[in-house]
Amino acid sequence: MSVESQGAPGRTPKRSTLLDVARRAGLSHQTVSRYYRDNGEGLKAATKTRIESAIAELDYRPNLIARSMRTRRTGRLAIVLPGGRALHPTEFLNAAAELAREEGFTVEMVGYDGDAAERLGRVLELADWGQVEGVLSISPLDGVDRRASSVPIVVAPEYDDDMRALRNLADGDTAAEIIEHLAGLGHRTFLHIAGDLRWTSARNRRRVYQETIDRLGLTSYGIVDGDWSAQSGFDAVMGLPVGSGVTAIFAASDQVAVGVVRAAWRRGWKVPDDLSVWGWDDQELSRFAVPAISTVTVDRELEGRFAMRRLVAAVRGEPEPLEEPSRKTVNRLVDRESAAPGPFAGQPLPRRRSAR
Amino acid sequence: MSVESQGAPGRTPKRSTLLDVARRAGLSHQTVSRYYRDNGEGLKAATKTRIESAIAELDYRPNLIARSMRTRRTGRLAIVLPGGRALHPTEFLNAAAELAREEGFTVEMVGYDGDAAERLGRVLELADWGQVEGVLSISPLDGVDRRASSVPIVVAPEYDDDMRALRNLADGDTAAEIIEHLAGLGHRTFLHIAGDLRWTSARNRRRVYQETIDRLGLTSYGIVDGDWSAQSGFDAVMGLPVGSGVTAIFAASDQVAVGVVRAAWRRGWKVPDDLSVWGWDDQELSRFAVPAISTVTVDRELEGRFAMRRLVAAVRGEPEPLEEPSRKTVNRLVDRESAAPGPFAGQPLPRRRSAR
DNA sequence: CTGAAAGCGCTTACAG
DNA sequence: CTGAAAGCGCTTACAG
Repeated sequence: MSVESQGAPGRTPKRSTLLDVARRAGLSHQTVSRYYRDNGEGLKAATKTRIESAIAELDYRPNLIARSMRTRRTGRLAIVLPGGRALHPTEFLNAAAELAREEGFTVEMVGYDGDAAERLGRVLELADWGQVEGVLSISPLDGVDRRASSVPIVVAPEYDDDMRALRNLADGDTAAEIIEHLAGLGHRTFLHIAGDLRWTSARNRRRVYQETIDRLGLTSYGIVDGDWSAQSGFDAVMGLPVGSGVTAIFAASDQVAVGVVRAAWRRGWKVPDDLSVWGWDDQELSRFAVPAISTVTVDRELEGRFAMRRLVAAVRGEPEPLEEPSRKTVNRLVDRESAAPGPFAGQPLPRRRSAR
Repeated sequence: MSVESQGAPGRTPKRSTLLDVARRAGLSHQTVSRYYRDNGEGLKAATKTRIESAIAELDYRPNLIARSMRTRRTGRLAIVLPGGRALHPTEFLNAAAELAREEGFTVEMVGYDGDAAERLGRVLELADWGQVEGVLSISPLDGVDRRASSVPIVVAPEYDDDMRALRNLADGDTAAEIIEHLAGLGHRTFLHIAGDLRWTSARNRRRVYQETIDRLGLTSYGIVDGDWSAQSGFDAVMGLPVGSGVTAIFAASDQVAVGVVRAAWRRGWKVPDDLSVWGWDDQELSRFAVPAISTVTVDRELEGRFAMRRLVAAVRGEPEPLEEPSRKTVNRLVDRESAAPGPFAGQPLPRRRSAR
């Protein structure tokens, strides 16, 4: 703890420079610079060797700040973190950071506190100050005119309305699948507990829920706006009048579903016997809850990589990348224990309008 | 979507420099630089005004890269993200990033993949390349000789053995409190399902569990090493022989506790009637699970701020900061529904050795 | 395949 | 209170 003079007394005080390496190798510093640029490609083998040993002897590492200054590229991207009740973004973040690294970028984190305007201000500031070459937001960026920014801003699909053509449609498909499945099981009267509507995914699931109800001639007792929390699921069910007729609930997330299950228990309703519940996310708790929550698996890692891939492409001026090949496997219904046949099991649907 | 020529055709292509501002204000660029350094303090009011309007007219913002190059300070700190089954670090991260920002630092994120050695390598690389002035790790950094690094490395308490004097002791106290409480309820035979032992907090809870069992003359049926997952809790209980005598389980986390509850249900044991379970973390699911999990609340935001505060102090060469004043409120037992009186309720403990 | 020159945008002594 | 000079460590044309 207090023994100090073990190794060098504080490490070499001064770092070597490119010029030091050049001198030691008996070359000009440009040649060494070139070594880094082309990874030793166009150099004579002997030159390359000399440079490499000089680097090793001096324990040299390029000063990236100086490089940035000269190239006017920072190689840095910013990620705007979500605040509030975020859907555990760890896997997403790790995957995004990893892809960035693979592509030679470094990732900066911007914490989110305060309101949308404040957050926006900070993002644009980062971009304007020449700190970062692009921004990936894992928060809704309401009202941000992304074209007004000097660098590309990509908003993760969960939060982005412009992504309707990609992920959001996929989301929608899955929401429709859930209702269809539940209807096939014999349920006719539904309730949807939505997520925080600032999230695109919440708006989407809500919209598709209603569309599917209409399309299949089912009944929606209603839609309760929530915030992804178990509390919101709990409150929604506690507030359900006796005789509402609801036999199936589509919860916007597993977290919400857990709240639903507890409220049902409190009201003496058995899940799934009296009430079927479907969640979304496939959190680990879904498998171990009693009853285990029927849900939707999502691949957050894939999402993270893809979001970052879009940003990298934008920064490089490349065309928007296609979705990952395995995209279709991202959202998948997982039927566990919280959904069971409903009162109209075995009977045909009231009407089934062909999907357009 | 395709209407483009709304504002400027692509924004001003070239950013103004300090020199531009100086020229426009009719001053030398040093004076403008000074304006930024002292925030206009030592300047004539007229000069200051001239500078300020020039800045406004030119929409000037200092180039932070150039500044870093000159000052040899980057103002950047790195956070090493946890991989695997992390304990939802969002609040922690946001709080840490926020404190860093308040202190004038910017925060870089390093994704974690691969093993400890790889991760370590990347951290040291970041530091050595002069990219960051300090590193905060939210992962265990096994085997890292932090003194060998050219910049301060702080490991979040959850993962840091050197923090024994601070958080870990608090952790220990809380673990002891749980066992004492359960013993007071009439339990005598316990099982502990530990977290991933790479985490200091897992090792600590484990150690204090055993110490407390011994001190109070209780019986530990055993300790099962886990990984913070519900699965590990589930497996531990499924593997428990009939007649083990265990009536209370101390799970390393709520997640583990959920797995325990499900396994108990599968084996036909009622929680808490046949088996008491105590978790740790106070995740939202703890309140809404059936039964609600008795647990320990932790303040991850406070932890995040404190960890970053330690790093900032280290970077500035200031003494290690004291813990937050409200530290005592960080860990608090929350008794919910998963623990109930045991077979020896009302009877005195076998022996109670005075705590030293 | 390698070297001499210029400069990225700023700050820090040093004068006055 | 303000200005002229030097330089942080690198890369990018431009020669040879």
